[in-house]
Amino acid sequence: MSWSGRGGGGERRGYHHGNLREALIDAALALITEIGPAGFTVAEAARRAGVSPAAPYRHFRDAEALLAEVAVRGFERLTATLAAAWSDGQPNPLRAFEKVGRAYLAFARDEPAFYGAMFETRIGFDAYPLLQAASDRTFAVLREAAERLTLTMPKPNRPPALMIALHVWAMSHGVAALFGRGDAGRRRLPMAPEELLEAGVLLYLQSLGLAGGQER
Amino acid sequence: MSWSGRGGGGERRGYHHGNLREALIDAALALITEIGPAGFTVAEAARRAGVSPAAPYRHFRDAEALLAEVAVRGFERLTATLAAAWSDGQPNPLRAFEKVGRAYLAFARDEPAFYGAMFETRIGFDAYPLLQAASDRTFAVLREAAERLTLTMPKPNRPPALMIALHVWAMSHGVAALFGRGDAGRRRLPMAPEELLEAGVLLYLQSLGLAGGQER
DNA sequence: TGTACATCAGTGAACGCGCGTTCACTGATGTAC
DNA sequence: TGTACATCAGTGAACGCGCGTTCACTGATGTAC
Repeated sequence: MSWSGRGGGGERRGYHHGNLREALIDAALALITEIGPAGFTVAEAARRAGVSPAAPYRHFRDAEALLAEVAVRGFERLTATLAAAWSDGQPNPLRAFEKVGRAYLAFARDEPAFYGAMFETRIGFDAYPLLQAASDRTFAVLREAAERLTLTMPKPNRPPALMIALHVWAMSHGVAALFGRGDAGRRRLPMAPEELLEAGVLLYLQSLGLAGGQER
Repeated sequence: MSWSGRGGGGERRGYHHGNLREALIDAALALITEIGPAGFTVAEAARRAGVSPAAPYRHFRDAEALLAEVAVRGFERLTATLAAAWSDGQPNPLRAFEKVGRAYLAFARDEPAFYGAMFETRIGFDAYPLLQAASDRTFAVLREAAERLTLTMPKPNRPPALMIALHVWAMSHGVAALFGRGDAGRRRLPMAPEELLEAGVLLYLQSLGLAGGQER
């Protein structure tokens, strides 16, 4: 689980909780981890935060809004994780790009609750502009990395960075969703998901002239 | 929606329904279409089938078993769809392979209820061997197609067909899940999902020497 | 062709449950003066 | 430094609801003879 730094946990201080908003988000994450996104309920989250069932409504309009907030936090973390992995293209764009892929998969595996709230929930982006924006920022990291990667090529041959980013995202999400999850629904795989993804992305990039020759 | 051929619909014949099992599956599909996999309930499915809430339990052990059956049917249909698209590798393996990709995406778009039951549900394969088997059969079509595709290459250069099948499945599912769904959670895309997938798969195959040269 | 009987797919009432949300309320906190 | 008051984050009881599942039952069907 991921206890938010500044005191999500149980230290009630009396009548006022002190940090209920964060505590509810943590409780929701724990619930999603244990029983999946569909298993989350406001009542149980309140119970775990040590608070009456009406209290959450001081902080969130309704159950969906709480879930949306969890998803927003998830995108923020994923954005930070991917940006750190990219590390401004060091040591070189290709290696950095591979690290981004691995980081994506690691996030899906290590934070299944966040990942579930972000992708297995049917929250409409339209109703939550902040969610839309957070998702866009995550994608922007991927896109920026793809852009930088294409800059290693002479101009006339450069493939469109947007397309690359979309393809890589799709394959990453596909591998994560089909093979990289911790829950019972996952499929058996004769190799680590990371290897599968890395090989796939590498082959794809080779075709665009963005990754080394024919060393397969 | 997909009304099963032999009378899923409403023609009750009196005390005995006649085809309740199929009617319940159809009702479940309709529910999933309308409100997503989490919105399915046994009680509502029974109501729509025009039957008392206890009746479904004559045909399914519990709610999850009904859902699992829907997923099995979905895999069976997807298997048939993909096999038809592959059409034994006609007119040639590469073209046929592309058709399989398009068919996969079309299935995800046109049968979101089936797709949801198959992939957005947390049913453990272990508890439902028939589900596992049905899923395996679907993948076998992809794998067989990949195998045939590699046979077009001289032996020493042939890439592993299993790997290809896994990569293509991952990208297909990724595109379908992120961009190809009809519900509100989908992201905007500057092109058709089909085009995105086709381009991605083509580039990937080019890198393996399985698709035509540099016509990009 | 007719009848007794086994089988089985339905009924309908009931159970216990937990949920989302609202309401009038109250205790704690912090600010103006 | 002290007090009145506004604000706000909680309470707890209650509502109506629909769900999954079980139970003893009954009506329809088909089969043996």
